[in-house]
Amino acid sequence: MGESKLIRFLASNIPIVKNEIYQHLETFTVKKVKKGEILLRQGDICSHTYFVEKGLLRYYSIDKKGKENVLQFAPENWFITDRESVFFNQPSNYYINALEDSEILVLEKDFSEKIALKNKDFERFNLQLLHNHIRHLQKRIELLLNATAEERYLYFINLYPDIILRVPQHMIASYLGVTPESLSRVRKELAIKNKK
Amino acid sequence: MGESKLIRFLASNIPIVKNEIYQHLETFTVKKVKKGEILLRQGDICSHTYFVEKGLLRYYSIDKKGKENVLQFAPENWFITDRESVFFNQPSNYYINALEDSEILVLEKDFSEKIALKNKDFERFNLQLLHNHIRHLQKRIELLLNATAEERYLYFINLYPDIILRVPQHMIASYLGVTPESLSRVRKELAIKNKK
DNA sequence: CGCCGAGTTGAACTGAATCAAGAAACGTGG
DNA sequence: CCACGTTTCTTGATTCAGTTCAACTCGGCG
Repeated sequence: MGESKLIRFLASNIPIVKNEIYQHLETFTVKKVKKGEILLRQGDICSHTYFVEKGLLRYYSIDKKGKENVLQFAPENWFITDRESVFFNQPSNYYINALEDSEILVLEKDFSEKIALKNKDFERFNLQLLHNHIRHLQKRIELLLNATAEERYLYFINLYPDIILRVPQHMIASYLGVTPESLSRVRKELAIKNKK
Repeated sequence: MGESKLIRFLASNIPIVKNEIYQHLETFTVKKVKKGEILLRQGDICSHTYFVEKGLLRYYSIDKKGKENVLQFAPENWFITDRESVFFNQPSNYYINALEDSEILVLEKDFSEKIALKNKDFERFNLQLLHNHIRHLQKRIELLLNATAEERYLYFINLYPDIILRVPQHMIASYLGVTPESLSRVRKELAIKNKK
């Protein structure tokens, strides 16, 4: 599969990327998906992890009221999957779709276990991803517990300045847990403040 | 250390609890802590994982406004730690304290790695804990994004019926992301509904 | 050109927060 | 075992951040 971003990403996170890893990665193919395409649906058992080479994916749920809740955006160099569904082999409650035309690596559900078997560094790297994920979710819970819409938005643009530019505003609102109208007003307020 | 709950807990989650595991666990001692005692403070590097044999611990943060935010309760048979701090060796943003007089096993930060080295089943079990943790945090984010105070409370009592009885109400409120006054009113409303 | 999704703005509304005060439960020391 | 102080919970009145509903603008795309 040539020089993928995944290889470079791993190389920058694992001391020495050995042949064992290359061997596995070379079996993966790049999949091209169109904007809007859905890769995972509620009810499906998620059997892949996606690594975004190019483009932007989104992980979200739809609640009983029909409202979409964005749980994660995944731009270049991000892994995205429904970990619960993959690990526990259960139907997913979530959706994954493409927000832009994208190129993604489709990794088999057991790819990390297979590589981990042969390579301790990769195993460590995998644990690191899991811990990062937890850290990230926990921080978000804290923000939802005690920060205002404005504070949450400021935190978001600080953390993901690039995503703001690529994603429709109503999806950012959904991620932040506010209505699109509210986010629009928050932005207006901030613009006024900055002028002063 | 005799028949601890940890052994029983592991035995019910791992196909065969082998000698390797016993050998490690036997080096751990039970620590008795009094209600109110603080096991981890913001700024400390968390170097242990606690397993609750008896009693109840709580994992929380204190934000700039001085407000406590409860991230987790840990009754009997729960592990509790600041995973970020342990894994990344960073100062913690959180606190852990005892809500009741408790007996806890104090596990060294690298205990799971050490056991995992010798026992594949334990390694799998550890991954399972991490995935459960992620699942749990994600569900909570969803509730914070789209459920009312009442819905969140109902979900909580369904999931942790026992904890409701052991924890001051204002801490439940903190976990749910509402004020104690609001939770009191939610409960009142529910009581009225149930009478009808 | 015309339409449609995305964003903005306004006005009315509402769930929850805040502020304040009192009642109930708890535990600690005498 | 009682008394007193502290913490917990409740209730009321008021305020406020954010929602809802509706109308309008703008930019892009078929």
